[in-house]
Amino acid sequence: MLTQTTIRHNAFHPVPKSARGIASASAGSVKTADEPLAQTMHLMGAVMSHARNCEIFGENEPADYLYKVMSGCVRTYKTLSDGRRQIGGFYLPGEVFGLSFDDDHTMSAEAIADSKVLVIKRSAVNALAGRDPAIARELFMLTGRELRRAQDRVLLLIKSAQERVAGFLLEMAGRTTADNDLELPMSRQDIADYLGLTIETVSRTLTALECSAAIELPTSRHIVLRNRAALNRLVS
Amino acid sequence: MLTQTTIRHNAFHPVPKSARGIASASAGSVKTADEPLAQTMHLMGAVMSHARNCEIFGENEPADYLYKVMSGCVRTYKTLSDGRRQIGGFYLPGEVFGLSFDDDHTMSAEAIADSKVLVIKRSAVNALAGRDPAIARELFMLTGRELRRAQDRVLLLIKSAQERVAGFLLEMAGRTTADNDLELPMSRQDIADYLGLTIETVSRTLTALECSAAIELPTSRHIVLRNRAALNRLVS
DNA sequence: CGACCATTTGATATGGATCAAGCGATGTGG
DNA sequence: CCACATCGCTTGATCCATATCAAATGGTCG
Repeated sequence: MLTQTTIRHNAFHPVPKSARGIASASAGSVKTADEPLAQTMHLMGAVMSHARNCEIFGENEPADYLYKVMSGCVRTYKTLSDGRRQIGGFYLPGEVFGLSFDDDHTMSAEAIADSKVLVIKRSAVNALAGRDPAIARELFMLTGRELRRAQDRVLLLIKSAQERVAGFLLEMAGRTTADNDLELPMSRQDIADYLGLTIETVSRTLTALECSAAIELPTSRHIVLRNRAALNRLVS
Repeated sequence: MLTQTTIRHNAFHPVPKSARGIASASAGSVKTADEPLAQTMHLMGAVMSHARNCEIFGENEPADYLYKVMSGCVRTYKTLSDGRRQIGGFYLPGEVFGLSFDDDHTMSAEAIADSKVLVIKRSAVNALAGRDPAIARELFMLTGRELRRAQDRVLLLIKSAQERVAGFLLEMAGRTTADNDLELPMSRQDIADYLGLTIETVSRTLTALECSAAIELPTSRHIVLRNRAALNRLVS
């Protein structure tokens, strides 16, 4: 079984039919022009396919590579000693993950859906950054974006369940789509672990939002934002 | 009254007697050697004194300066529309704050105690970073440290009150002192707003930790870590 | 001494966790 | 093609940690 959660470290899978190829990804949100780092990764990087729930790297492993999602979706996470899991972030096509300031990764990374990931040696990036200020600057901006996201999440985590879920929906919508249709790649459990809630609370909150006509739920993973103003009011 | 909370935007106060001078601060944890950015700030920066509870910069103001605490303590924070306040971080002598990736600050900053702060133009720093890779690298590392702290806080915020308070104490101890004596510059309300708890819960949790012999509370701001192992176990 | 502010302590309320069961889609084997 | 197991999600009932409301205590400064 390709999709069982116990599969780990088997990076080179045959590409499942459902995964979109690089070409289509490049035509979409993955751009290379005007971005020296992106360009370099596309020139020098290798594409690896990961089936759903496969580990891409593990906590405490040496952080030797930098990754960029081409298709699918990736989650980073940390498992606490008592078994709770905190999700560090979700990474969508075009986004870079695996940035680290230590020698080792502080989180693990897994494919949420069958995914293609571009991989490049960190040492190669660092060497390039040393010569090309544009690349150094881009790395700096990527780190800044991570920082901003972490700070935004701190703000989310002090709020009520409704505010967290509403904030999550708006964040995802802002990252994936111009219109109001949202196709979530992650499970309710993933969302719960991202927001520091239980799966039941996430589910209940979504139905509550549906009752208050703020969203529609045609299917559990397909969410339509009906009333952004109401959602924004919740996040405030 | 210098210390009332309503005082804002009055940056240049005469230095209160209680504030330590630069000399003593430099002799302490503020080092300049081997740190090009720090050295530059000391050479080119101006020292400003801020009385307790005075604003250093405000949310949405242009982020034209970079700051370094010389003495005292600074908090950054955000006030939400419903009046709740989230503290972004505490900055102790030797630490840099005001880093921003937008043109404007995303948080406000205030002195917690009477403080001296070294100020330097961001444009000057950026110009230097463009020429001196060592300075660019130092900026990068500072951002990385901020990122790490934000991520650590995300981990704290999904935990119980005991775990958050224990984590906070260990973090502060790690930053301020080699031994087990901790002199907190911030109020219970500051801690509460940092940890996403109420002041009552922080107070109760500290007394509970005292009862379980994990800490001692000679005075409300002076905390002795009696049993680090127990605290670490809580944080897990 | 007396006013003020920070902190602690007590009593009660509540939002979200936990425990438990039901539901609907998807896929598998007979 | 249907019966059935599985998995992800929803819904219901109850419990508990923390918030909230209220009051007492203690330390500091005029």
